[in-house]
Amino acid sequence: MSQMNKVAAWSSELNLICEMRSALSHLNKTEKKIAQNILADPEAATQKSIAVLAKNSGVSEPSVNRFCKRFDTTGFPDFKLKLAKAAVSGIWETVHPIKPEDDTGKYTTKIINNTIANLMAFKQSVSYQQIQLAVDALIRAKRIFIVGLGGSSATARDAECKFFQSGLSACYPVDLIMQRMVASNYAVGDLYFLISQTGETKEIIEVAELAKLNNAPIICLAPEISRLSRLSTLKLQIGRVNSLDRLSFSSQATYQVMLDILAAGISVQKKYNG
Amino acid sequence: MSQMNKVAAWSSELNLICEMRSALSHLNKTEKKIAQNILADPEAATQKSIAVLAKNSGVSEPSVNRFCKRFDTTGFPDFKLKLAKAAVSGIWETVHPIKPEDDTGKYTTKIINNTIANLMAFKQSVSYQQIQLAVDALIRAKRIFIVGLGGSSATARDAECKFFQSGLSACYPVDLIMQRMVASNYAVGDLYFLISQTGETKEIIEVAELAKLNNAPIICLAPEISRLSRLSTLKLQIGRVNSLDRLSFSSQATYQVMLDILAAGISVQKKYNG
DNA sequence: CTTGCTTTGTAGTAAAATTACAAAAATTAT
DNA sequence: ATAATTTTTGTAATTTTACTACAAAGCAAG
Repeated sequence: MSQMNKVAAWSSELNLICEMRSALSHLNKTEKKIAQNILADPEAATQKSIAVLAKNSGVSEPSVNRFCKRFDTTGFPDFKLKLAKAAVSGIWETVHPIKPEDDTGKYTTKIINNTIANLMAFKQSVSYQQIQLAVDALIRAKRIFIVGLGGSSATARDAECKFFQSGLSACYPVDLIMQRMVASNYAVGDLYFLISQTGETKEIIEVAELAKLNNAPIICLAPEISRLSRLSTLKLQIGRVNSLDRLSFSSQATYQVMLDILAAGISVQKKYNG
Repeated sequence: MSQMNKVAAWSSELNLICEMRSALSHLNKTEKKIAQNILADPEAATQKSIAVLAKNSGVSEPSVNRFCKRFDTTGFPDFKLKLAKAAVSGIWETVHPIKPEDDTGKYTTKIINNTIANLMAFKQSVSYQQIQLAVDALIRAKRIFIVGLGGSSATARDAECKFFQSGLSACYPVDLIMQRMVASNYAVGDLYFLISQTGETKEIIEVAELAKLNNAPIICLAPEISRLSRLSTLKLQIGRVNSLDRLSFSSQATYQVMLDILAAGISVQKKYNG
């Protein structure tokens, strides 16, 4: 009975698998056996009956049942359900690499799935506060200058369109010289919006440094740990993709979605205020 | 038995709730009752036993059991498990419109969910054959000219980068006059890749018509029912978004993903051949 | 209207999970 | 150290839940 309450206290809405992990050290022999068996392959555990799970763990069926109840569930079936939910996110984390022998159907579904996986990860990691601050800053700005190079040039152009459609004064100077000029000639009310997938490209760092000289506000759309991020006043972080394989661009879609979010935020805010 | 196979064909790896939605119109009376009952509150359905679900739907227990098996599950418990997984994310909920009173967290998650929903719909509707044909044509082409206007200009630039990275000779002429020049001066081996979210923009239709005069091959990335689509030799169709609300751009990400797929296809094909 | 086919439900069966209880292990007090 | 008490674990019975076989009802074609 005492144990029951003890473990129940850890229970949160979040993730059953995490709960089990953190509880692991506080469990006794039999419970630990069960927990380890489940954690070894949670996905597989959701397919098993209480009988086989008990047998695999080397314990009796009621022990498994009691174990389940300690984790804030009504019983074994409910436990399996919650376990399945928790395991879902894990499935998505795995990014499927594209192989030369993949046929059309294979690489097509892989790319779509990877993109979805990235978006789900993004959904969990995104900071609403940073978005709010960025939206405020964008609305407040008199002029917005957007810079993105190479692969990010399309994203920069996209930002220009979207911000403009939301009624802001946004400009994306296409050539490097213009970009430097813009960065050097800061006026009060200007805002720099810099986009980079690596956050390390020499030319965009230069732009950031030029802007920084005038203490200009800089919003960056870049990986958390990067030079560009350090130079910026407001950071919209997007996790770097695990595999920097040439074949997988799927993180770029996440950048675009971030722009969609900002544009939506701008529109919402404007409607609310005006 | 025949019905069994019919529905099984729609089944995909992903979201059971989406599957049920799309299958809805093809189901008979009893099946529809069950489906609607579950879809009304999928989360709640995962907590019910087969008995109460049958009673709530006004059908017998074996009908529910049969229903489950038609969706590529081993039975009711397995069905509930998959349902729980699908319900986790809230992705399935059709397209959430963004409202002015939404706070940062609300519109952020809505946009991400909408994008994911679009991608899932895209995954089901996409034609591998068309992709295969497009990849072949792109590789075969000596020069690729990309055109996209307005909101699609960013997508066009993106296509240019991605095709170029895959080792193709791709060019995106930025201004309208250049675009017309390029369309008029067709040479054997040229390919036009035209992008439009509406498929009805006057200027891009003009480009398509100019190219058509020379019987040039035209690949379009546009909605199925559109003038641009009719003018093209190869159509990569992407469903138009339901709500053409200014606040929701989420379909554009799907265009980008299509480009990712083509780029992957090109790389895969090249490695395989060379 | 009847024959053959499909769909749905009833009743019985099998399986799975839960409970009650007893045995074993561990802990504490004497 | 050992008896008493508490906690933990397993066995067996019970209950719940899901599944299967079969029959009745509904439907379509002849």
